[in-house]
Amino acid sequence: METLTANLNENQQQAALHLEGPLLIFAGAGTGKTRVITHRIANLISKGVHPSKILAVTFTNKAAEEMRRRVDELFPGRGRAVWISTFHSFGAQFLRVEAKNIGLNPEFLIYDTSDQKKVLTDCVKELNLDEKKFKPGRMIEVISRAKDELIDADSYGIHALTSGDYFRQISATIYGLYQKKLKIAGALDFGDLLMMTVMALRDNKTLLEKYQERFEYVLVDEYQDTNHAQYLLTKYISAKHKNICVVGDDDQSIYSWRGADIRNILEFERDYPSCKTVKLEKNYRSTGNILNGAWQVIKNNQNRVNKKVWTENLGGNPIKVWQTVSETEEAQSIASEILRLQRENDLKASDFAVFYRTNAQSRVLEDAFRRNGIEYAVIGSMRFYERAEVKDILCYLRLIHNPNDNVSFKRIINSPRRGIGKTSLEALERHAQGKSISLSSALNELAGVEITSGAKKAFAGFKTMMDSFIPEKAMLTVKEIATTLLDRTGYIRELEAENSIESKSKIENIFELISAIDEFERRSDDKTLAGYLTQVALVSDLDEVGAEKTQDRAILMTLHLAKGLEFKNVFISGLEEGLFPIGEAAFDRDDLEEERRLMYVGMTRAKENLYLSWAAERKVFGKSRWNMPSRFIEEAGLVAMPARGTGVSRGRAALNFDNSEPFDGGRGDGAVIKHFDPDAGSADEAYGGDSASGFNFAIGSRVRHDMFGSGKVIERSGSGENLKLVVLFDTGQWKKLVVKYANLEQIF
DNA sequence: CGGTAGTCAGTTTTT
DNA sequence: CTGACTACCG
Repeated sequence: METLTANLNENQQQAALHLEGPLLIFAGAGTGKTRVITHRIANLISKGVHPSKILAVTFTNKAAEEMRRRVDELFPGRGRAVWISTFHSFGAQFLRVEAKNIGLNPEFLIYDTSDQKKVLTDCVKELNLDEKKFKPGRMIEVISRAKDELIDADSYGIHALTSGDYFRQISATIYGLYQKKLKIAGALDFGDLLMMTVMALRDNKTLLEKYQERFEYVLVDEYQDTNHAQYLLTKYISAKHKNICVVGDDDQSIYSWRGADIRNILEFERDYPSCKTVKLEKNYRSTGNILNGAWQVIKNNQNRVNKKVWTENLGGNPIKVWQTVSETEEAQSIASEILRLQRENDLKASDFAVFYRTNAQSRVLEDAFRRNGIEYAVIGSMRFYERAEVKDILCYLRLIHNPNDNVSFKRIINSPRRGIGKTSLEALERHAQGKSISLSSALNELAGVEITSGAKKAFAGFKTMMDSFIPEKAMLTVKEIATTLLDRTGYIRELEAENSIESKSKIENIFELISAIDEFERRSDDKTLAGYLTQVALVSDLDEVGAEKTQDRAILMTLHLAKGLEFKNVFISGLEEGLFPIGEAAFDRDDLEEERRLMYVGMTRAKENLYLSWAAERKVFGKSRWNMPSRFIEEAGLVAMPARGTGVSRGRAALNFDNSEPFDGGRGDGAVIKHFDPDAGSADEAYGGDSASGFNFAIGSRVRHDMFGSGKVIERSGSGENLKLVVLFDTGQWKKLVVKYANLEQIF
């Protein structure tokens, strides 16, 4: 096997050659993780392990596909036999196959977040609860986190009862009703896919042994992002052979808000005392300057395993920091720089990526890219499958597959219009609810529903149309079903009649969906309708990166989506306190550390050039907000503030800071801006009105200073004697001033 | 029942 | 500022 691993470095070899027993691989950014994993799998196969005995789980389809492709490259034809999938699709396949053994309808559908929201809104309405207090988004959080911890509705109820907490008790009621509704609809949500799988393995010894027997080798990618359910899933399956290999990087753990538990990786060695630990630290991606900047940032985290990524590729271009007046100018500078680099270096648009903290930031960037004629693709904003017309067609397919799917039923019952309005639908719903049956089933009992005869006729017509698919669906391909339903429903005809720009684009999207179905039928093993619907529910927009659609387009995406990717040139935008690190994250150590890891992830995506930019003024909900540069800039050892009197408010072009040149940090002007000190006071003191001190320099108010002139308060910290203000003077200079000494005068 | 005008809340991050 | 949702009128 020497040949297989010959081109791996020493640590990579150690990892790839360790086959038996628990193995923990700390894989730093850009250290050739996938290479190691695929070589290790290839190595197992070459040692005679049958590919089907290997299970590899990842978080994204993209990662799974990449892994399969590369195993196949090393061992042509064998990659297919290795079970490589995402956690969720493993769960889905497991539950589909084992449904009958665990009392589950094998034809279940998977409800995505928007479906969940609809069900939860119904639950809250039905229970007559305060819709402000029990918002669907919030309830999704509560229920999803519970499922991550394997707490089903019943046990959640028991916990809630003993806790005496009102919110939890009501949540328990909602959780219970939500599960009842999912059951009637024959649907599972993302959380169920994992929870039910783990519970089935936990409670059914025969089943557990079957899977333990089947998978002699288990491999988990991105282990730092596993939640409790995922942790148990891989632990259970590997418990017999103990050949569990986990790969991850605690410095890249950025999904705690989704239930990920960084302790899973930090405590792996305690979990498996006999494990071997390998650290991959040699980076093959980025320049020394980029890595150094990233290191300067991440080393500020306390809660991390000691390790340091390094490279032989010393030097390289310095990291550039840009201060801009506004988010518009920030976006324009990024676009201009891309054009400049393209002119000078023969680069493709796809050599560039712009990251941001929140999706809302993409808009200004898109405008700038359009203005400058740069082809771009926004990843993850509005997913293709979430578009109204696409979702409509999918809901028809879902309803054909599973008539009890109430969410789909309600979505399409009047789309295209059939003259069925709110009143009629509500009457049908009341009937269905009273008998605990689905809406489709209620259509069989229309006699008992109090609606107009016109509505009855419309419902009956809908039922006839949907029933016509029952005998056909087994004989038709998914694509045939889809085109047939387009015809029978008149969906396209209605759009054609509308003949607007929007309706035309909707038609295009529907045709794109049809070709996606076509593609599915050509590529997938499971070509059934159920297979298609499962696949659609579990794909993400991220899977498109690198696909044809994004060929030669600059990529715009959130920092979270950037993990695992690499680009020649990376821009991280919106590096402002309050935006990144976001909101209140600065006041909680764990939250701040996660933001810092996000910064680290973003920075380490860059191969050659890294740009950090921030805007002094940014519009939020149409209102201006003045921000300070993110602390991460300073932490990276870069110049946070240019302060040569050239002001942010003068409307000058962006100031470029290429940190290769020594720079005095602006200290000569005395305008050193320190980031807001979280220890100086609570958030309330920092932002709120200041009644106790007797001063009233609210954020946004105007003040005059003897020397600097007039300006605007943009930041507060401390209180009483220690009240400090950051003032943006009309000259463009920034000052942090202690109110006690500064002798400020308030002006109106 | 369906369209439109007006109100209102929302920005973390998503498999 | 936008989009999503609600309340009225045709």
